[in-house]
Amino acid sequence: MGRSPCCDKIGVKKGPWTPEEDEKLLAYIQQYGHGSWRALPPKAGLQRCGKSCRLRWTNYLRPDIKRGKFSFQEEQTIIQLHALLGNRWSAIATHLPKRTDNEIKNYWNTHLKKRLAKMGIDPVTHRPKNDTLLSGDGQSKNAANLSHIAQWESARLEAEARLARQSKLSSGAGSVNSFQAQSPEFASTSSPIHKPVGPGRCLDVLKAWTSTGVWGQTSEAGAVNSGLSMRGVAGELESSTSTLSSAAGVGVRENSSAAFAGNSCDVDGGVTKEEREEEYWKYLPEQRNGIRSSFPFTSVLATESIRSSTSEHVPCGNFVEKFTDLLLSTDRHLSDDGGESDDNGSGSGGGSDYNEDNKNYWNSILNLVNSSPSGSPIF
DNA sequence: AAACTGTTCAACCGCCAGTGG
DNA sequence: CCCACTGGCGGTTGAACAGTT
Repeated sequence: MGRSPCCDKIGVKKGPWTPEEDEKLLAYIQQYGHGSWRALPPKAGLQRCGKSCRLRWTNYLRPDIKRGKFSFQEEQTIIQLHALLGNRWSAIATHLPKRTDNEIKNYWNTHLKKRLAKMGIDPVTHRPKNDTLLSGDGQSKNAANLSHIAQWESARLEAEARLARQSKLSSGAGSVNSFQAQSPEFASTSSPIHKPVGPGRCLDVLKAWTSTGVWGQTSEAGAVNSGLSMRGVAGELESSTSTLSSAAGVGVRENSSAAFAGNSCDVDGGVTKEEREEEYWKYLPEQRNGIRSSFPFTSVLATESIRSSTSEHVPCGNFVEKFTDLLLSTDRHLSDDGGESDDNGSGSGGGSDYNEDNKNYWNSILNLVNSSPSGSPIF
């Protein structure tokens, strides 16, 4: 077959970018937009292939990129989303405004994956490593099935996002902030000069599940029942990742938009990151002990999913509700087993053993990970 | 101070899906 | 329907840097 390479290799520079090259690329895109990446390098006076330019722009030069250390909140979000989506970095990145998929991928590979592995948690399945011995065939199948469903769902959401972007594009004017935040290509094509991105907004898988009403649910916000329209997802969602990552652990319900609106998530609601991490340490021993016993996640949840999915081939509302509930529950988890937080126990019709058990699993992971800085005695 | 080892992260590569002629 | 092209994605690499011996 022999696909033509993205660029003729002769005369094309590779390797690290120089400041001069950066400047050229930046200046060109700011003035003209990137247009066709393939056609860009000669126009911009660069001896690079278009692919390299695109990568440099999306991973480094874009003005809305946040660099530096990942916050506590971001770590939590990555871990949770990775548990749900796997190595789908671009999908994960849409939930972390200002972070690139490449950066998230690197961070996962160099930090989070190792941390989980050292704690005896399989970073692929997010299950305790010896759990495979404990679980019977049924559980394994259920886990696989659940994973499949999660993939299906995330793919669906991505498709919706694409449709929404297209419709936004075609409809022309209007605020594009929410899409700029998550879609650099959109931002840069829609306007040569990058507009400042507003408060962090992004798609939220969990809220989408609960709010679109696609699965026959009542909208969390009350009135959203837009079917597959992205308005039900992006348009209505003000607070994005908040529900995923809000204050997991210390019972501090955060202002969700605050968690990602600014460049720093270190201080939320007057509680510093250090304070939160300190709180985590208090719970570590019992969480560590409980981690193996509290793993009914796949068995209960996946059984439910199988029952509901076999008939329609998609997860039904009941499954989604529980799955969503499970993940949403991470912001109040310690109140259940730690008892130290002043959890208001709001919403989510909790109280069932099912919910308790599932929370325990996720809480265990998050507690262990987040309460284990590199200097931790665990290591 | 030098050699060695481990870690980080920017950049590359190959593959795939979408799109338009 | 086919094919060529493009953009995007995830996995991998390797240079630079940091830490240790």
